[in-house]
Amino acid sequence: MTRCMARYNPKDVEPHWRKAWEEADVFRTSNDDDGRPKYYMLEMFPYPSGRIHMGHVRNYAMGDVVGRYKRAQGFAVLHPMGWDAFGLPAENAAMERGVSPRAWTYDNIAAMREQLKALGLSIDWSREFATCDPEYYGQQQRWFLKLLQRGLVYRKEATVNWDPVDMTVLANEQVIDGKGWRSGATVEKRKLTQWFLRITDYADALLEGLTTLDRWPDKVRLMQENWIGRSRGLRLTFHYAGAAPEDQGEGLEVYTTRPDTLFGASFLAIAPDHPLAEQLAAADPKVAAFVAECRRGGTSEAEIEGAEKLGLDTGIQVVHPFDPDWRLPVWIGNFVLMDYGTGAIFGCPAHDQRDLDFARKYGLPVRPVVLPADADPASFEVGAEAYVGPGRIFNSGFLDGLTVENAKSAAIEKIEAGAQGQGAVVYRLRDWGISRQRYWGCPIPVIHCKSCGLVPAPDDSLPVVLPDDVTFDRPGSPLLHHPTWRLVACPTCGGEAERETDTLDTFMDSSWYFARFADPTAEEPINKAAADRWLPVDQYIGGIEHAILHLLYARFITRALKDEGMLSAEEPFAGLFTQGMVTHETYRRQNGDWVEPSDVAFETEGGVRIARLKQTGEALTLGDIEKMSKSKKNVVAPEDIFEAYGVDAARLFVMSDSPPERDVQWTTGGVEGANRFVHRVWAEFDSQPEAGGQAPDLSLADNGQALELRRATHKLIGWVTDSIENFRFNSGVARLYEFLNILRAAPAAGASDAVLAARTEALEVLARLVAPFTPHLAEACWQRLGAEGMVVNAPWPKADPALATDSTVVLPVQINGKRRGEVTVAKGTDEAQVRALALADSGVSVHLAGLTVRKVIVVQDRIINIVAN
RNA sequence: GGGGACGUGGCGGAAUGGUAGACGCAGCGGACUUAAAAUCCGUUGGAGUAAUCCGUGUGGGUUCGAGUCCCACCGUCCCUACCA
Repeated sequence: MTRCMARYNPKDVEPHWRKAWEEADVFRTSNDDDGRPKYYMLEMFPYPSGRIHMGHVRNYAMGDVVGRYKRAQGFAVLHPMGWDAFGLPAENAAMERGVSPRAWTYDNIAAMREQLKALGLSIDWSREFATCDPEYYGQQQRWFLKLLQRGLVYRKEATVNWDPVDMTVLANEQVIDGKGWRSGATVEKRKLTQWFLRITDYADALLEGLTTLDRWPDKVRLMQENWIGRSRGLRLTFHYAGAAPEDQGEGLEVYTTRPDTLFGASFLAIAPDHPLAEQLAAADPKVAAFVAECRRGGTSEAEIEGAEKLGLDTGIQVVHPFDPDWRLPVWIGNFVLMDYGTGAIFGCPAHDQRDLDFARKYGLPVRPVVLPADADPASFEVGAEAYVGPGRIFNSGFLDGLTVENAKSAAIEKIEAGAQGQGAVVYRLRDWGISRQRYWGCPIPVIHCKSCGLVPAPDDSLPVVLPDDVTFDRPGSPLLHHPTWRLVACPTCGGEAERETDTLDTFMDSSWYFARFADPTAEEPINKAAADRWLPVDQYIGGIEHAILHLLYARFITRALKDEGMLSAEEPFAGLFTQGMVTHETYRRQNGDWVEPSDVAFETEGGVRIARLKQTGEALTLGDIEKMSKSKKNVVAPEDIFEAYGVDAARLFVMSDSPPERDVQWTTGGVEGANRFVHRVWAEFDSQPEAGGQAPDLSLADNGQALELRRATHKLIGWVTDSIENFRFNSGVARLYEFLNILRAAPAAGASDAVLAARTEALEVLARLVAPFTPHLAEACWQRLGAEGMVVNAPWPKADPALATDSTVVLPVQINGKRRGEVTVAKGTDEAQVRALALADSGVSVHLAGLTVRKVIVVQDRIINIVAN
């Protein structure tokens, strides 16, 4: 009997199944080994800004597809969720609206938790935590002190990037184009005592580790490699000619990767903040003025103003290492960086563009020493462009005639023999500055005592908890302003002492959360047995914007904690996928104001789409397709979409329209298409006569339409499986759509028993294949079939190879590469037969009239190409 | 300046070196409706009545065969940047 068709209503169905999953507690994951292989599925945890956006929907939908699929494949899946909850926005809210950062953050978490739960994600919510929970950051303080003990943490006075608006120090990575990554304010240089982590100790390990990450995008590995920036070269000292400046040693140490060009040297340059420059500045107002000018430009303006090179001749001269009579001037150059290499360089203008620009500006000699293969040594000159290519060394004494590579080795050997320097490896990577002069972060658990110095907070005093009674009425850290918080007795001598008021960079919080998820209530930071069961994360998903910062820091901390014996994994993330953004078309009024999508009405005139303002009918300009942002007013709120179409349609659309690594453009038409699919799928299940859980008699369905449907069903299994395995969700969804069309062409109404049997099988497979994408719909369909239990617990379907492969193939027949006909043959038909059939084909013979067949290429089960003229 | 990715219908995009344009959107025609929406059916790269021809940024090359591989160029986007 057929039930009456009822339109699928996600508003009833979706909450019902979410409740059913929750009541059955299906997503709770045990740490006990139950014999199933483990799979750790993790998406980058969200910052609790207050509400989820479409980017979250896409990110978590992807993870959920993989998680549910792996579950069905028989894996024990760990799929947790938490909150990256420290950070500036909470303090900004406190300043702007007078709310407490804590209350603001936890309110946001509560709101976003509800929204994420509405997505129907297969999350084990019992493991949830926020990084601002004292239970979490107290454990972070615990391992921080272990790293301090190991010497991985240190303090130093450093020139730091100071954000004058946010009143905080920024890491190099947080300075973008000389601006603070959050405030956008021009960053200044300041000297402060800061806390650092010795990430550079791990530079080589982090570099080598990249080669083991074969399930990471090449792009991300390359970005990290460049960021670490290992280079091999030579450190050498140029001795001062005449009296050495006081306290500056025998000479100036420089670093170079081009020791082969030493004979092309025409000057040395030191950074404006080089000790020698500072000493000279103290004695000479002219130098002081120049140094001040360089500093004013800072790291920021240099680029904007086209990197104008500035220099000042100090009057000091040094001796060339290969020629005691050769003197080189020492300049101060604004383009020399104190924190790379030694803060001093030798300039070889002929073979370095930057040195050439400098030499041309200040009239310094340009002396070529590398000769391109086809150049004449007598006439070769360097004009406006430095020659940086390969060649033979000339004008260079003992290096003459050598290749660039051989000359490098020879020069290093000679310098080392003369004890003037040695070969060296230098990294671009700097140590990680981790202290922030902020309130809403993890307090650094250290006490400053006048007599004992730095004293770690005793273990039984952890966590060092942030005080709640703070004020934000002045710039700077509220912890510093707090009347009592920082006043403590020294744990060692009992005298008066003060707490450290700096807090940790929030990237510290996100550098180990994946390990804490293994056992979020453990008494120690990481339950080693649990972490060893789950780590590494098998599949990590997040935005490409974290390619360097977060992913490098997490790799570093994982190694540091491993060396501390706290876990066994060397790398935290075995597989990484970086998904694209969600974009939307933009709309502008004639006066340039942006208009929200919900205020736009569309019509078509002569096939051209026209946008109008709903209220007034004013014609709007269609703008670019851009990342959803409030400023462009092109944001679509997930909750509005859930309300209009249901969660499944929204999930399905973000998975369907573009490859997951690329941006997806949100369109109303697109989500409506996904919505149509949802309803059509339900209609197919709803129109199928109830089988009462009886297995279909598939022996009936061995020919005709029924067999075709069965073949399509079994092929579909393979396609959808591959699409999920290979992160090609859009193709998988397209196959599901295609299959629905086939199913609709064999409707239940008036169907034979054979077709009905094939349909029952098809529906039973379909419910399981759509389950990762549209889990609520899948449960409703599963129940409608009368199948046992919930589809969330059903195993992934297996394809019958006999049905998934065709017994016959249609072979196109080409003549000179153009398709002229086709022949249908049994799979595996041999070449001679295929050839005969092809040549006999009427469509083919017409085109062969008047031509001589020169060659017939037969690719078995694929194609025939006849070469004729 | 350095590094990377990409370029296919009106749009998003499919295509192990083997029938280019799957699937979806938009469009067009029709059914249902008093009407609209929704739904359903059909159609849809371009030119041509048709046979057929032309088509994957441009120009070469390899191959029986190229969207796919190689070389050069044009264009777009992203990352990074005075790194010695």
